[in-house]
Amino acid sequence: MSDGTGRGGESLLFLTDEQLKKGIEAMFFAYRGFTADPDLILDDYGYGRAHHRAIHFISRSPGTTVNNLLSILGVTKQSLNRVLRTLIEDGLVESRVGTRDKRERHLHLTETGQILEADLSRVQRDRLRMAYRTAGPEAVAGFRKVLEEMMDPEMQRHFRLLKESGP
Amino acid sequence: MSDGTGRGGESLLFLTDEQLKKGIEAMFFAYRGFTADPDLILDDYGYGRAHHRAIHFISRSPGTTVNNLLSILGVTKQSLNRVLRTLIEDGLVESRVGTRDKRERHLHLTETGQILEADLSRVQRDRLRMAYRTAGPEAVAGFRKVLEEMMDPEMQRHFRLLKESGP
DNA sequence: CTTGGAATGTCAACAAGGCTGACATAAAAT
DNA sequence: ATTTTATGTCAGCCTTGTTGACATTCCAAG
Repeated sequence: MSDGTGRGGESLLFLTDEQLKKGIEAMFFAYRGFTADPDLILDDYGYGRAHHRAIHFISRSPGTTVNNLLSILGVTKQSLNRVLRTLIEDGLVESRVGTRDKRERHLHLTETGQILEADLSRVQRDRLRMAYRTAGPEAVAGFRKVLEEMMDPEMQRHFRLLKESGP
Repeated sequence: MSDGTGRGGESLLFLTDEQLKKGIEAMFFAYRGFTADPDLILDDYGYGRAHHRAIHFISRSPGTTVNNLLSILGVTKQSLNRVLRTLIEDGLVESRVGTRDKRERHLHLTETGQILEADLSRVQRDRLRMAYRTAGPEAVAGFRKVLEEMMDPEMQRHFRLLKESGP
């Protein structure tokens, strides 16, 4: 609908290397802004982005297993384990041995964990909402579309499985 | 112009927390895809993303000073220095003492450095071009607009100073 | 039933690349 | 002449990635 074989496709052929480089730089600078606000909060707790990512995806999929989290985060289980251990020790995450399969650990945020998650999420959503509001709704749709196309296929799969609006 | 008090602003008020979270996750997954291809090349050289960033911005602003690079990259001079030292030792970057101000070092890519830069840039531009093409030109405009709004103001300033199309 | 392999998670050790702090040098600015 | 600025270096720390070794659990084949 927005991109037939007409004007759209053709004008894209005129993308210069420098325009693409500006896109690359936009991603770089924007990602810094994107993480800046949560980083401030995390510092207070002695945590880093790895903790934030774990907390975020546990919050989004309560009861998820370590293995599932691994495939989403794309790190080694040893890396994830270190982060999870501190979160569990600090009482932010609870690890329940699976009932059906006792090898699995199902991860949940504790109440304390939910509070931190809410704080982190709020500042990050605020930044995004502000950017969305200034850019306008059509820009938002384009933003999402390009980002989705930039993902590796396996990440696209994970991404699409996350819920957008209540079930 | 695109976002008065009309339709645009109002529809944005309906953004749910979950829609915003999907935006957050899109940034996370997309950034992984964004860096994946250069990371493969960098591995062959024993380099990391820090090297890539230095190479990229030296290439974009030949003759830039260490201090200018620091403010763009947002790291400490010790961190940057470690990376620059290896790049200079390996003959990818040349550091020329300033003529007007001899305290400054002006950084340039050597021919070897330009070859690596070209390789890194090509795969990253290819990924972006593919995403742009699939998403369509209007999506691209929105993508760029939202990213720009997501940056911290100082980064916006740096971003806008980078050339988009020949001078 | 037992044994062996696969899946899952933990512990240990190492490397990259952030960080701070202290300090040296040289040039520029006052 | 003194201070400030730009840069570089050394030492040491932390986070977060990595690999290797190992324990536990499940399941399936003999």
